[in-house]
Amino acid sequence: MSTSETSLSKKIQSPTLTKNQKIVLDLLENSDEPLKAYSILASLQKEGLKSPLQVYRALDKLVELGKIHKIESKNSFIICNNSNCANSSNTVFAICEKCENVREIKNTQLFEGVSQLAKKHRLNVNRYNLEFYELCKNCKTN
Amino acid sequence: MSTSETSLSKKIQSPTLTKNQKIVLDLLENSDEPLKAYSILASLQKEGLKSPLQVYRALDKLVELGKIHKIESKNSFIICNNSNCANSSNTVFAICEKCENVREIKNTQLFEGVSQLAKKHRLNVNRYNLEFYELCKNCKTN
DNA sequence: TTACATATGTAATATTATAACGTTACAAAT
DNA sequence: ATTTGTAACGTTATAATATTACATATGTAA
Repeated sequence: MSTSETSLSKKIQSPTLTKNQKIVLDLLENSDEPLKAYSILASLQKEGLKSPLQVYRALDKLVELGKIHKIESKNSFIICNNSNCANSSNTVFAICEKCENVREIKNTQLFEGVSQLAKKHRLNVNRYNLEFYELCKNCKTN
Repeated sequence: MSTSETSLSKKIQSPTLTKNQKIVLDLLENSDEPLKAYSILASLQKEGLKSPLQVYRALDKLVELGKIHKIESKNSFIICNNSNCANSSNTVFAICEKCENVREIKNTQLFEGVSQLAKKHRLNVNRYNLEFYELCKNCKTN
């Protein structure tokens, strides 16, 4: 099982990442918040990254592969923790209006719900990006 | 009727716009597409605008009043054609992936539907921004 | 081995947005 | 009528985000 699954997912979505792509992905994987391109650059200068373009190119590719997402309203990038993304490329985020905390929502029913709403209203949608603005748990209690 | 309505809406949402706010709003009202801050600046230099900040300040205020919206994924601003916006400040757009055409969706049921979905999944949402990516009519036929 | 696509490195530059400062206009409170 | 507060103004400078352009390298398929 694990063998076939691995090879399958490799064929479909992951043409083995290059060095730059890997170190950028790695940084995002180990971050608990979205990161900005230039902050990624600063963090990875010790790994050899020298120019914004190297970062942007890696980010573009990773977005294309569905491994990360761009939070449009924040010019930031976040690791994808939703295994569905490579397929649907829909995204749903909850963003705290106070502390700017971002979390990706990965509730399949919610995803479906939005898609169905679109269909119901005769919108022929390829993909969507939904940003919910909330007051997060922490900020609510404090 | 018209008197009371006018004064009411003034009180609630519209503390009479300033000159800069008016000319920026006016430009957006007469544009059939979203405009970028620096293109607004260029267009309004003949009206006396000289610096980016003048434009950004007017845009910020107009967004705050719900008279225009920012299309986050395009760093652009578009006139609001949804009378509900001043109240809910939710936004739904359909963006063409090919020609970048943007249209605001103002279907109340769709708005409600998204809010209900959020509630249903125990999200406590103040407002949201939903961007649908589609292939618009024109691009579909061509 | 050629040919092709994809990724690289580097420098320069374009685009988008904000900080910092002092000033002006106006309304509300004393 | 003055004071006081707040919102907007104008201007300069600069920060932050993103892309163009060009030459080189690398992997892979014909």
